[in-house]
Amino acid sequence: MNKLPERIRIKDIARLADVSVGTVDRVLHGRTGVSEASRKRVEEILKQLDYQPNMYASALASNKKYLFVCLLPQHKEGDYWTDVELGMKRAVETFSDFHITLSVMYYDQYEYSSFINAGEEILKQEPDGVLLAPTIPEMTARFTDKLQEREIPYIFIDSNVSSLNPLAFFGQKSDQSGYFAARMAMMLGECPKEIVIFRQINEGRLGSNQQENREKGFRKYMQEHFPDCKIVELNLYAKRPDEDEALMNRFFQENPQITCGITFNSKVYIIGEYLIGHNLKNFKLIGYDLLRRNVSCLKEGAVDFLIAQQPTAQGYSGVESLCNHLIFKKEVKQCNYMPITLLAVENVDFYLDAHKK
Amino acid sequence: MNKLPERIRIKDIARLADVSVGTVDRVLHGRTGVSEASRKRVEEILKQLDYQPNMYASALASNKKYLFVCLLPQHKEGDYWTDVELGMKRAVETFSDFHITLSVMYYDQYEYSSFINAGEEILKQEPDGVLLAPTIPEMTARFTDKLQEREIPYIFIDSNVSSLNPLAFFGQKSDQSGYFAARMAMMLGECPKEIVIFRQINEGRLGSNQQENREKGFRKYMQEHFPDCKIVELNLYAKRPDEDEALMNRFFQENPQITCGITFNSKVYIIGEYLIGHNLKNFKLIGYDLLRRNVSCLKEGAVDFLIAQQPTAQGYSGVESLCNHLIFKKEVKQCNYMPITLLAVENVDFYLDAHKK
DNA sequence: CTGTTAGCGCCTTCAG
DNA sequence: CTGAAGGCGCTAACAG
Repeated sequence: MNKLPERIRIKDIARLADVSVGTVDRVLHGRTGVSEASRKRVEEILKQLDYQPNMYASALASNKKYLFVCLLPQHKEGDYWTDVELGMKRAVETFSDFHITLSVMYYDQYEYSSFINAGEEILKQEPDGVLLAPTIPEMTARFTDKLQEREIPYIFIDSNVSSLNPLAFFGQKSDQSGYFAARMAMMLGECPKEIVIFRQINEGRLGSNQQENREKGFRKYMQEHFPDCKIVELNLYAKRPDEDEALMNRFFQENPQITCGITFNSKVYIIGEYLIGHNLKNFKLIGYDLLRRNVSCLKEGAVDFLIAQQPTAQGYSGVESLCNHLIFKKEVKQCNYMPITLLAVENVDFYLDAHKK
Repeated sequence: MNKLPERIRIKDIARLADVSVGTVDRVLHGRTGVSEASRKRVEEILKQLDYQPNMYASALASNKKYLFVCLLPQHKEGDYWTDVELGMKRAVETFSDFHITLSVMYYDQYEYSSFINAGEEILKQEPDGVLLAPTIPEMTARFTDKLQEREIPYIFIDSNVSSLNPLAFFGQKSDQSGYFAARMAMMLGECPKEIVIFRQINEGRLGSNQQENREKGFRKYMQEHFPDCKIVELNLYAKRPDEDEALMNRFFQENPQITCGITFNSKVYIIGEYLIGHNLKNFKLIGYDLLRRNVSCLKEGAVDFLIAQQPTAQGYSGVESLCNHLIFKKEVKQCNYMPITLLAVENVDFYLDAHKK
């Protein structure tokens, strides 16, 4: 009459295998110093009883420390990356009893060398896990190769380079996101004859492959459903605001017939605020991400829809994945697409970017 | 040189207050048997150092058991409530190391007495916390009064009766949800002259106040923005399918000019499948909730939009709140509106009902 | 190769 | 009113 408790403990399986808890612990952690016979017997019982360790007790006893470091583009407060960072910090708080620490580093998106330097710096810290946004795919490989050598797991946030084999990726499927945006834009604009894409160019380059992929998806939808709709482009240069102003002045004067536009970066407020400033109503506008200024535009009616991608949830999940992998020994899904969420003034107040609040 | 560790422990504050850990533990839990002097000294240091207990160690040591019970409407597999229940079970798994158990009970939404009986049954179990969907507001008060007497916290899921003062509520703001749905419907239908509301009547009553409130919000939007659009109603009776068929036959024959419809309950598939069966294209349709059959209709183009309310997240959060309140002693927010999410065939695959997968 | 033991931070008796 | 001691499930060091 060996009554087993609801939750099986090491002690229980030790008794059943007729060994000591020490031995069970050794096989659980794949350590050496166990005879083949004992190991087999223990493993047998382990899976027969579907033993689930109490990770809290484990963490308590082991007292192991974990250092995670994340590498993000430099950004200003209120920017998109702020929320990603917030999510990571939330996760660190949540798992603080497991002794994890997060060190955050930044690089200049338009300066390759700063990415390289940051990478070196990180390796010196000998982290247990790394999170990064692979906004510069060419440079990322050189860094992740070294991480792989050292067997340090790494997580991609926001955009993916699946060939680099991260432990996990969290971000939107950007082409599909643009595809969806196209449908909404055409519905919003009541099937306009022309539509404009506002682009943002920095240092002569599109800021991210995200922007590029969304546009691709957008064009795919248009091709499939509205091949006759003319797609116009207007390039803006966020670092020279007066120049942007002039470009928009010219554009809106020369194209009064265009009444619908979209932007695939997170700065739709640049256009929204321009519309407000110039009292241009009746222009339908769609953008991405819930930056404060974007939301203001939405509430004032200058922006009609915002598409959200839950940056905070991305950051949180990234850290959580590292914990699952390193601490809880749970399997983590490699490709995690975030929801593509449409926000209008009527539902934006209930938007839930998990863990942001 | 008293170096304090990063994470303050009971031992540390005991030393600083010049008492034993036992005494600190006593003041932490507000137990009797501590002199006023000691209590004050300990409390002082406690908040000065912002002591945060290690809840995992605490749970490990205390070995306390918690029983939660939830009361939901009877439902079939695949129904809306299935997902709510799933979320609760996920949460129980997540917190299983804290020794929580969940007992699920059901009542017949159309039989008051079954709600009463279930309530009695629950009280007998002496649970530590209760979760329920107050779909029958009149009956709910009688039950929650008794819970309040016994100081058993309770959570409302799906719909709210804030006057009954639950520990927390998780669900959509239903009128706003209908308001948003109206905007989307009008956009989708390209400002139709007429629109139809498909209602579902059971035993002579609308299944839920949810359905009613959404319709109210819908009508509010229409009043404000399209007062000239005619709103037609068609009542269906889910329990008699052939009758429904006849009603729809008649409706679509008599109203060929109506090309846009909406339903505020979770069974839009009834109309969607009818449209498919009768090969009626070009009818624009919006509904609620991601039941499998609804999603099929969405993918086949018979339904254009579904509005989701994250039932699994609701259930999960409900159980989580009880844990936060009872075990972690964290404050829980009372009113938690769920996001109002628009799903179309282009983005439904990425819909994230937290903890469902 | 294996068992024993002393903690991890906290809670709960039990003496005093 | 207070302190000391044993134990929650697990880890890791130490004997043997």
